Amino acid sequence: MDDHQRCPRFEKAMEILSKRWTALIIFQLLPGPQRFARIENSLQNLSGKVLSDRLKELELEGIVKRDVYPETPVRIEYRLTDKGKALAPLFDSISNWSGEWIQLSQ
Amino acid sequence: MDDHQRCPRFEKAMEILSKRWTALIIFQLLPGPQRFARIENSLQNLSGKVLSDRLKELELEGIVKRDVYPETPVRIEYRLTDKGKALAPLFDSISNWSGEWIQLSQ
DNA sequence: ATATATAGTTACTTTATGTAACTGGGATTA
DNA sequence: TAATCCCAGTTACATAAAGTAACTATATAT
Repeated sequence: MDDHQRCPRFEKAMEILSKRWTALIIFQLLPGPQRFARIENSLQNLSGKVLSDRLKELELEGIVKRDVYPETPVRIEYRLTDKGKALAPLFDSISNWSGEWIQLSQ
Repeated sequence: MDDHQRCPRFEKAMEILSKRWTALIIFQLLPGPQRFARIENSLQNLSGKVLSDRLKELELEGIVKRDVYPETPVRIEYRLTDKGKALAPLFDSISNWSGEWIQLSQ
């Protein structure tokens, strides 16, 4: 009945991952690098402003890398680092759980 | 390079789990049933208002059960249902990831 | 009647997010 | 030489969500 002992690493992970949109952005990038507008259009209701904020946070955390290709017009791609890719099992867990427990109404 | 095909069950799961505080509340209940004030005090910055909202949502989703013991004063306990307990592997994933990838700055 | 305990709720403030229009650099077109 | 287009964001403003502290309701004990 005691609390979990709270591991500071775990707390930090939860702090990162439980921010709105963050997990979905990571999930969106799992298949490969994508550009700003692509991510924005893929995630319904995600505003450019918040996407911009989240990508910066994820870059700071070392989860996402921003690649600049000086073509014309410039092309910028966001991709997961190894740290980011290592989150794949998390999404597997969610996928397994939802497959077993989520009922679709209708 | 294509998007993941978006499974509606997965989307629903993300919708539930990515709301602020929701995952932490579930995690907090993993070891066993707890009362309102206990949960509130365990999670820094979680207000009673939001806790109340979240517990109602989680009850509606069938993830949490509210048990009333008509003692005096009344005792009310919140506990995970089987659906809720089935989320344990998700927290294992996060724990594994954070153990491997999160650096504590000092 | 007053005080204590639990489990919330309410009114109000602050923060986070959504919207739509705008910026800036560099081609391309008229 | 503008005027236009593309991309990758940013800005000002409006709305929604979350935090704070005081309050409600019920029941018992003093």
